[in-house]
Amino acid sequence: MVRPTMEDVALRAGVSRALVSLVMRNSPKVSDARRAAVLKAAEELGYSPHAMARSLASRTSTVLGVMVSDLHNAFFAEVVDGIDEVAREQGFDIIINTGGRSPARERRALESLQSFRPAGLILLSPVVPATAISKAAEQLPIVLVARSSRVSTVDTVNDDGEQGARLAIDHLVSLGHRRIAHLDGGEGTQAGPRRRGYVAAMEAHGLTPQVVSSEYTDTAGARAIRSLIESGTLPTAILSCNDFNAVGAISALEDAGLRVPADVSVVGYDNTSLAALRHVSLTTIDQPRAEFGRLAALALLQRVRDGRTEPVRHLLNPSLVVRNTTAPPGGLR
Amino acid sequence: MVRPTMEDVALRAGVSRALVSLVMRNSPKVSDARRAAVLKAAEELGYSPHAMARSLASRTSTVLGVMVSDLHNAFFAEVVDGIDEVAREQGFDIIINTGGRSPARERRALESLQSFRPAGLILLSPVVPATAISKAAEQLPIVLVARSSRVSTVDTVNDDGEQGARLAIDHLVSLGHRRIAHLDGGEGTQAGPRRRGYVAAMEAHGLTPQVVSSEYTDTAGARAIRSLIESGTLPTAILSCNDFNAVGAISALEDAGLRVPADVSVVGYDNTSLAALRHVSLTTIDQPRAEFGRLAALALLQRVRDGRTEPVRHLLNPSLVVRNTTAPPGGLR
DNA sequence: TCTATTGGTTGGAGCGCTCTAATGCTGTAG
DNA sequence: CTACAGCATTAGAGCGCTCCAACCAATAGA
Repeated sequence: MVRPTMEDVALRAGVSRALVSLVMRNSPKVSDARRAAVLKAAEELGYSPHAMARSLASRTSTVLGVMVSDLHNAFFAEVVDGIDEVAREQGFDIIINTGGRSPARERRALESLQSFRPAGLILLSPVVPATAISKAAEQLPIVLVARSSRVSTVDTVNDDGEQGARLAIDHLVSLGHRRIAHLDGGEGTQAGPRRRGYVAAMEAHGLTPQVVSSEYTDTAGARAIRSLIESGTLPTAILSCNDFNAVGAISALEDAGLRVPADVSVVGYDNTSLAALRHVSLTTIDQPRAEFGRLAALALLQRVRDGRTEPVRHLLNPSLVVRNTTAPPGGLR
Repeated sequence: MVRPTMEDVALRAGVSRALVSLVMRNSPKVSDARRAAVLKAAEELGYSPHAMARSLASRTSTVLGVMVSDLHNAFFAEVVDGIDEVAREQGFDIIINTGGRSPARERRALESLQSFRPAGLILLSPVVPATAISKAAEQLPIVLVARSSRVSTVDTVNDDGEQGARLAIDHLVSLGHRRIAHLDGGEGTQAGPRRRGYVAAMEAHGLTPQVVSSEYTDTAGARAIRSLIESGTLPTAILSCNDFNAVGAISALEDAGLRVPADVSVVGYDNTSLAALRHVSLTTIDQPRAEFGRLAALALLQRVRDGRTEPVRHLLNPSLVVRNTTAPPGGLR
């Protein structure tokens, strides 16, 4: 249960520790004979370099820290995939920590990640206050995904929520809908842009916006629908703030004896795996999640290796995914 | 962008580096005056200890490595929650890496985690060959979750899949069902125990098992149902290998004009968040996921701190969660 | 023949920390 | 007044590695 060190390998191969170091770092200035001997000794001993000692000595790091605010959300998994892809091909490793959507726990995760002195940090939809982020940004490069920031030392990658909402409204209007309500995400991340995009798109079509206060959960979506039905203001189409909300809305509509999409059309947002289930088959707005991750990793590496200092702001285009919850209006009146 | 060191703090507080070290480790043998001075200096400089240098010097680690085979699966998120909870209260940090369900990538993740020389490793449903695991186990303590192993240096935490299947069958039989098919998970993890439990439970009730080959996806579940309908062997109840499969089964049943649960009852397995959605409201088998994580972390810490060497095998009891996809038979003859 | 040059190799310092042993400093007993 | 605890504090070595300067052939140039 004790790991061999570089010294052990050097001894066994009959060379100096420095030479082993060169071999481990693939230096070209090592003779083939010695290289082979070192690799053989390393293999026999089951040696692999000690990343921490290495980064301590070299005062550099090949590690990118990733803070995932909510591991339960598959959205982030795809972003991590994108980060991982880029990091790996550039010779970097990633370590992940999670904040569990709690500022306190997230702060702890941030500290834990920083204690490894990574080359940089990618924060996926963090909930800690902006001051905590800008403070961390004094010590190392930081990229924010799905959260905007005006701090000039911080890069950001976001989707264009306004455009996403516009895509949804354009789709519904082109189907013939004129009364379209938005179930709003309240304080949630990105709820603002989506709401603004909805209002702007409605007005652009000469229609009256109808914003219903709701949240990013299926029960909230259902509740919003019930209140619309009770008040007799149910429109012919719904744009939900996200997919969970949309699924809740659908189930409340069905409970009320209405058919989706014959009576009411519903559009979600995020294109989660839930939306793709055939049982749900939700028309929704897709965000290029893996691309988020790739761009975030690239932005970080630009700061780390190329010494870029001006902030980068990526705003990616979402796209519409049409499935089976939207159709021309008709059933209702 | 340069982090202060212990030396800097010592200088500013007018004490030695060793004293700062003692303060940082909450040693009781420091006078209150000095402690306050050190903490003040550290605060002013924005100092926090360098975890790698610390673990290098102390030859110990307060880090637990966690390999998550699939970040997309929320199942693991809850296990991580459990690990995190125990680790934190015992003063350990966790770092996560992901294998993306690919043996090659997983092996890389394993190496990356090991290069940080963590105190131990928890592998969540790994797909690497057993030899890779036992080789790693020579270097540090390892706990396997949702994967069994006979390696004596490795601890395991699993759910009792046979018992879970039995719970489901007992429930369906008590509702009056006698023709119950199992949509099998094939090669998937834990598919074996679930299938065996199904067969055993059916036979215990004097019923004839009907195992239908399927997979852990919703499309596979739908396909299996269509084949049952075509062959005219559709039973009155279905036990799916997992929740996704069950949701696919339900949608295929509804497509065929059958009502769930009036005509056919369906039980899933895993109690994912999907099952809890009101639109789905699936009767399913719950695994104590957070408990998996807690037990895994405890097992690891026992090896790390208490020097335990005999392997531990946890087999946890699943439980039945009744929702709205099961009812007495009736609709169908 | 002597000096450069080159490519391979090595010793030693040092990264930021912990740990051990030694130090200085009270205060109390002999 | 010395002796000796007992406590707070510190110097210094060392963790596993990288990096630099030095070194050592062996070859090339003068």
